[in-house]
Amino acid sequence: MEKKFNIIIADDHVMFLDGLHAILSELPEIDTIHLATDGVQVMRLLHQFKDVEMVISDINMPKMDGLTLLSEVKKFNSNIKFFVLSMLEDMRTINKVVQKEADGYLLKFADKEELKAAVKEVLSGEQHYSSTVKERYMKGVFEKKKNPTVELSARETEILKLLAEELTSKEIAEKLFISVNTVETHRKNILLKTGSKTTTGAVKYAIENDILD
Amino acid sequence: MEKKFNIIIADDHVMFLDGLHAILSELPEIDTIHLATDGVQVMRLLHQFKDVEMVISDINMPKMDGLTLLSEVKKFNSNIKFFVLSMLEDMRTINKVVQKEADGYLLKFADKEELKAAVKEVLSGEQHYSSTVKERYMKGVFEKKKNPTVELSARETEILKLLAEELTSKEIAEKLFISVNTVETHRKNILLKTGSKTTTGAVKYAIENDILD
DNA sequence: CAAAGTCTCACTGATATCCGTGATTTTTCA
DNA sequence: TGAAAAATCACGGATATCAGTGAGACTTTG
Repeated sequence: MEKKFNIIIADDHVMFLDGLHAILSELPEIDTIHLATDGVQVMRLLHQFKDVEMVISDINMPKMDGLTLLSEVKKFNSNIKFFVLSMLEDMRTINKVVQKEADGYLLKFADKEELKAAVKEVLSGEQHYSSTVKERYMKGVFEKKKNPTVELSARETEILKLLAEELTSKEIAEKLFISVNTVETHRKNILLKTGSKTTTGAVKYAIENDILD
Repeated sequence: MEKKFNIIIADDHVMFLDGLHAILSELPEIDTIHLATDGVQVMRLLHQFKDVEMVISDINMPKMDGLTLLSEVKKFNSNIKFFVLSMLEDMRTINKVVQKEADGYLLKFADKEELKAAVKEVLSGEQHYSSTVKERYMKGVFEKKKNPTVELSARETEILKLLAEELTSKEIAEKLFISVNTVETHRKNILLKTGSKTTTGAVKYAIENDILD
């Protein structure tokens, strides 16, 4: 007799969750499926049901998002498999998921057969990343060597956020109790690092890279 | 014997589509369910199967998006029910869906029971909009009277796009063969209409409202 | 047709941004 | 603990932005 697994699935779109439930119920290797609509619920379920071996989760969720949840779950018990199921396929997200060592990452564009196969693989101890994700990641690793990884410092990010709220250098200086000159210096560095000519460009960069709230 | 309906469901996330299929299969009033992953496919199916009475569709789809599809379907045969199922709940989208007279609009946050109830309602000839959508729409109608509907003109939009690309007024003037003064006037009007103090704010507005490409 | 809206242009002045360049002091972390 | 990174500050000058005001030409639409 084959071992049967207990899992948790999480997604804030209840409808998607229901659909996922229906699909995964067809898998004979799965026993109990717990449902959650946010990360906090997942953690609660993990504490309650010690026999859960796998979490399948979305990234965009209220209360505790999927990436934070991934860290929390691995901290709680690193043997628990974590499978990410998301619509996000941007470099930033992919990098984070890989770095945090998720056991799998499938985009929601995949069909149910691919999902079932992937889940089975992960349950058996292997990893499963969708081909799109793998390609992007490799491309990212490759391109990172040319692009000296534009990383803004904490202070720069803070100032960029205020700039996005239409504050002037003077206003920012007053708000942060620093000199206008300092703010201007930070601005210059922000433009340099983001490769923009204007504040507008830097803010666009911030939005596209999810730096703002 | 009750009449049974044939429907088409469309969503580019195949996994979601499969889940939806599973859920709707539980409804006794539904006969055949055709699947599609973009608007073009839906139109093809409609031409092929003349007995389809309802289309349930997402908004974000490749090739032909849900809103265009809604118009196309109603043009093809206005008796066909069109039910929108989307994650989008911003004012802009809601307004468009209502204006194009969809028969229903449910957010993906709804659960399967709500979905089944809504689909039944629409099949019986009624409308079904989720309460969130209804509230937002009413709020929009209400607020529109204060805010004289911020609509940018074609020229303003064109200039805003160039501003987002970090062009200066002078550069824009040269590109469009008009005076710098004119560009400046447009900028002022853009700031006025978008309610921003800076170009940065206007560009943020543009991004949030999907005005840019 | 007339009103409304859009697109065009001009001028002034206050203020903000961007560029270049250089320097000191904390903080971080290997 | 010592080098690297980050945060702080300064000054000058060229240029751009924003605000206010006014106005003529063209297009759309009730």
